[in-house]
Amino acid sequence: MTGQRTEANRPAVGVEERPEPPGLPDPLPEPAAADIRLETVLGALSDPLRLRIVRKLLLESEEFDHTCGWFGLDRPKSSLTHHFRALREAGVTRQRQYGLERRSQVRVADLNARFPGLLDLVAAWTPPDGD
Amino acid sequence: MTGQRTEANRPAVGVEERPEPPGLPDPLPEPAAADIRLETVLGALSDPLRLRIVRKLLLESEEFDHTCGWFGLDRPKSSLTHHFRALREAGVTRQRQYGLERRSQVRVADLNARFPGLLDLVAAWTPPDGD
DNA sequence: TGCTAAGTTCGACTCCACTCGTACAAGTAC
DNA sequence: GTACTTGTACGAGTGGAGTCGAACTTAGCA
Repeated sequence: MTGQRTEANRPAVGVEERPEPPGLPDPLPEPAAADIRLETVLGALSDPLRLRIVRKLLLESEEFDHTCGWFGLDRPKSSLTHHFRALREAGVTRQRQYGLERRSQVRVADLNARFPGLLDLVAAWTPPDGD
Repeated sequence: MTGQRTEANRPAVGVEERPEPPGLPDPLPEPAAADIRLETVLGALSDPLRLRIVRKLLLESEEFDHTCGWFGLDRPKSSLTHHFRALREAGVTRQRQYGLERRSQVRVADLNARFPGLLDLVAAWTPPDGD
């Protein structure tokens, strides 16, 4: 199943309509690229767990988005929902609903345009204790 | 008065001894450059007031450090102490005691070495409502 | 029809950051 | 000495963020 419009994947608020490959579900609500605030992004990235999420997406995702479970994070689902939403609402990631799964990807183009170099810092980051 | 060692300006913990112009008071306790953590720095910079402080230091300081009052921040002194300490303990700024005054400067070299491009983002930042 | 899996929502809890007033310490100037 | 100034220390109040369990929703499948 793809693309039908439900309450869960309604069009994102404030997102410019952009041509996309057909069949993709609409992104979940997210700030428009111009509305992404540096202080909000820095706050979202100041959490080690979220920093790890974004870094893993940058380094290991093969040009497609990934589900919550792909990250192998040892936390309850309600905690993961909280962090993935924080990243999305800050404008760091984009989430799409594929059936039951909610897949995430980093908004690389938007972030590089507004804050050049920031994602490089995240990619070069090393967690406090191993990976 | 300069340079005599009191409780208030004891040598910084974990700071490598580095040749400096004589007569400078020792820096207040701060993390060594190698111990500066990205997530801590991002957390320190996620506050608009602190972002404003660092940005003003980057853009308007004429190659010397500045006192608390130079920033013209309309907050009680105890609040400013809190924020300047947060910046220093995160490794973003260095503070030195000159008599009564405590002057701050950005650790430009250390931050550019560890997180290249980060200070450029801060300098390019624009506050939510005017300057 | 019913089961299972992915993820949300809600409420509760804890903890920390921000804010500020007040009191205090330390130089500086008279 | 006294007064003034810069800034800290401490404590309290407030709000928000992180954590989690439990109940719920939805899609896919047998």
